Amino acid sequence: MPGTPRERAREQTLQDITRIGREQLAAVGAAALSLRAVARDLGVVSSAVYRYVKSRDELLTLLVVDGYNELGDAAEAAVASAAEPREQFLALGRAVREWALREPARYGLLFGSPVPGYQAPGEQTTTPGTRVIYALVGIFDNAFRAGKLEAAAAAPIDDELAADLDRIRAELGLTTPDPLLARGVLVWSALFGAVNFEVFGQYGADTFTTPGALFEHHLAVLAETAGLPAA
Amino acid sequence: MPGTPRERAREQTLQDITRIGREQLAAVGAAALSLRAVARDLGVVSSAVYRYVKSRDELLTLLVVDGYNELGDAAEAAVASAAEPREQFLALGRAVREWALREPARYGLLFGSPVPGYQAPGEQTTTPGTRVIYALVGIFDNAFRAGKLEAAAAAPIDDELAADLDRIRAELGLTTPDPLLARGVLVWSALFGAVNFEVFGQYGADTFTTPGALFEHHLAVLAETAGLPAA
DNA sequence: GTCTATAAATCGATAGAC
DNA sequence: GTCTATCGATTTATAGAC
Repeated sequence: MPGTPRERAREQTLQDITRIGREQLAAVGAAALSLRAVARDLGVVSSAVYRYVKSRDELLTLLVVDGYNELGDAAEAAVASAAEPREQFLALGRAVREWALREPARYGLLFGSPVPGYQAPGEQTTTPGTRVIYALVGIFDNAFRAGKLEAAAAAPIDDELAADLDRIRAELGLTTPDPLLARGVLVWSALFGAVNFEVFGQYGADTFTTPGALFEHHLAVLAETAGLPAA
Repeated sequence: MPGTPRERAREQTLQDITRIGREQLAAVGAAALSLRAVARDLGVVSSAVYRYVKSRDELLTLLVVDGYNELGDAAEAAVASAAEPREQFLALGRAVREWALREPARYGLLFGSPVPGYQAPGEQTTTPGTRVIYALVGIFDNAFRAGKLEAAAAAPIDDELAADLDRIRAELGLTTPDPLLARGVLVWSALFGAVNFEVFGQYGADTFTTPGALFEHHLAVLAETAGLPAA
């Protein structure tokens, strides 16, 4: 606990504001998030909150960063919990799904429709926002270096796509060749597609009685798609 | 144009309300949708709109049904535009993406985070909401009957998942066996996952300079996953 | 079916006293 | 850093005249 008592008190209040913001988010949604309501729940008059948070948008940014970091923690812990690449991928997928089901409102803030009128400030949200995809390509790249990533069947890769992939590979210091890297991106979006459908209720109310079993199937196929078939 | 002049006028006004609702949706989002604002744009006082639409939720339902139907039209037209199953799948995928990019707000209403406090009435939204997935499994089932769907490599299918798949197969009158049917569901959610990422801006601002090329790659891999490899 | 008028709320953001 | 007070706006939904 560093800092002066004053700083600690301020930090505590900011955490309270974030916690109440999460509750608001779950109750009324991102678009209806209101600093006044936060102030009410905090037991304080509305103008007092402006000493901590400049605007409604800044509160949203607080919640976005908070959510990305909690999800990033869960994803990285999942990867660390397994030794083999395929198991790491499965663990990451399960961790993402479990967090999303536990925190549907926060998940929706991160991966659902954009909040109208809100533009996330890249300086603050980009780094936490990339943790899951970095963890994912990390699994694939380590597997490739270890000779454990199966070569991908050829799917056409346009020249402009190849150029993008080259840049990404250089920026992240990767070694994975184009076909596998492109498949990694697909698997990434497909993983979140499956989670979206479940969290946002796209499957009918009782189409799948055990959505977890469906998800496990999907994960197994996606692992294969990424180049990590079952042993 | 059936009906009395009075009924036609009423129908016209309802269409105007829907159109203005779409504009509102794009401008302020589903959560901030307001009957008053619709009335203003319609050039009428707020209470007058209540003669046409009972509540804000009913306006939302109007927009949901409207969106599902427009997307369903596009998907079905795409399928009808091609003869071979693989081409039908590619056309459907492109049609979904193009509609989503053209109508991001309406797409978000259908496939993004749920609107807080709004529960879609199943009686009105279920049928239009199933048109895309019905078109998709229709492609796969016709291909299977024609002997054009390649057998899927085995991914474990849990007993409870198998029971769900049996029920779905019976309800829709399908013949596709479990492994291919399960992969069809994955491909469905993966397709929308890829579209979500692009429409909702999950790829960084300039990570992929030609997102269309990335999407084409994804479609090709997904076709293969579904059992429709390139010739 | 459209109008006026109204009730009872909500909100963001700020100025200025203490 | 919290308070009072305020500006200027928003909304849903209804009652009742025409």
